Amino acid sequence: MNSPAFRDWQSVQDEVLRRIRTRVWEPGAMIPNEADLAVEFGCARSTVNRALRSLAEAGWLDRRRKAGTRVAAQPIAKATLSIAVIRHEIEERGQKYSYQRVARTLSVPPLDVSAAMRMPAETVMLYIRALHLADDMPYALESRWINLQVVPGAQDEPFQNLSANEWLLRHAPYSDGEIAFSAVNAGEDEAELLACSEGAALFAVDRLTWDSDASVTKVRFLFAPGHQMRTKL
Amino acid sequence: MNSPAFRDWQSVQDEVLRRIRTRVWEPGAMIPNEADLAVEFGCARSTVNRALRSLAEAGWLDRRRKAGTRVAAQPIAKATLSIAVIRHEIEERGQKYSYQRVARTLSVPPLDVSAAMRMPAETVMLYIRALHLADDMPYALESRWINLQVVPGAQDEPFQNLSANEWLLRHAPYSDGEIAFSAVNAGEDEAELLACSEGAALFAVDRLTWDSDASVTKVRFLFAPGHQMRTKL
DNA sequence: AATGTTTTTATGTATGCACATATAAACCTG
DNA sequence: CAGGTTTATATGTGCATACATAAAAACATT
Repeated sequence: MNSPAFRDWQSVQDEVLRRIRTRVWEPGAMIPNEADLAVEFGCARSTVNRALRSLAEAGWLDRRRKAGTRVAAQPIAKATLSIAVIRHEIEERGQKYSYQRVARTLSVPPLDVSAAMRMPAETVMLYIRALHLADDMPYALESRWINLQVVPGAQDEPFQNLSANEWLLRHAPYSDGEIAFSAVNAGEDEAELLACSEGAALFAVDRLTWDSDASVTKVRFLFAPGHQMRTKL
Repeated sequence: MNSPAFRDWQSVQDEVLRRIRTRVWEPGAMIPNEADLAVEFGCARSTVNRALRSLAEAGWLDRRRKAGTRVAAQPIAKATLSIAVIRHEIEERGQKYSYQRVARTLSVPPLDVSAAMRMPAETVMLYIRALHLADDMPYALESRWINLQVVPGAQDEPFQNLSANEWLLRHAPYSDGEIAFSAVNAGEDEAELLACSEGAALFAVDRLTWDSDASVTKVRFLFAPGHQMRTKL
């Protein structure tokens, strides 16, 4: 039946994936246990384990102790987007990157911002607005609130030539966070900065980052019309 | 120094992550090799390997044979979006799901569609347009082209009560594909179907799926205004 | 100094074994 | 038969060992 012999976990993975795709093993169906597969493939159980674990992480399989392994009823529910630093994103496409600070103020953020960052309403924060350009065309508009209680050093930074994005990467503690994607209509000033018409549909990325309990920064990137985020499935 | 002793790979991972976050190991810096860490943590090298490999997959570390392991200079934030079947997405939020077919025709798709699907321009395909509703409010508009040469069975399906989305999951071969996210302004008919104003910014998800060389289906989901896709970072 | 060759080394992975753990299924027990 | 307890089992993980492999570093050669 299986002459080729599967010596490494990747070839096992390929074979299992082939069986799933061709429906030798149907959606929702159980597949043989690791020990049996190891015998069939002529390799160690740990090799099969590696292959199946990897497929489970990718969403092709559902695994539970004792219950066994089954083909996911609903395949690939996972799209992994890599959110790069905008400068890299642009440079990788062979375009010239440039940066332009639009505003820098110390002020009290709107209520929804301070609430999202879980800070008292009257807290003064640093607000930075800047434009990222690709080949001198507006690419993305960054609007950011920085919590000076967490990153006091930011107060001394002009962010004139270096984006807050990159400065924070280097100086703020690494942290977890949330990210949200949505679509919004361009407001008057946004339209002007991004050189598009008012009301144009813009792709928006909102990021909120935390250092343990304290919110570090809240940022919104508005991308110029037509922007796409793509990924292999 | 390290009394706790790290016995399992998750605790090793936690400790390494802690050192990255607190900048004991700075962005871009090399970290000790697996063997040394194994000694320090009092565990086997394979355990350290498991932890570091996992962190590398998550984007925190860059690893290269012989060169060693370094902290990612720029942690590529990998946002893993789970693209669920829309019905599940709605039901999970405790809302009532309903489905409404808007159109079903056999016709020749626009040139950009047949081109993207790599099919001859004159190929007749099945076009389905349908509305997904949450608590009877428009939630998403699905517009889909189905390649009947790959899934001939679709021709006999009315898609009156069962969405093409779910039918294809059950009947089309599993496959790879691409997914793209963008923002578009609502057109006249789209606005009417989604009960929003014309020109409103809509979140768009375009998916193109393949079975080896043949394109199975191309679909665009337009979500009602305000829709967000969120994920932990 | 430019080029090609060898060595060294850190990660990558396969294996056999042991034990941990979740949990489905079988077995009570009232 | 409902409810609780035990058992069996598939996955999950750790470890020691061995070897594979990529690529940096050292070395040799022209």
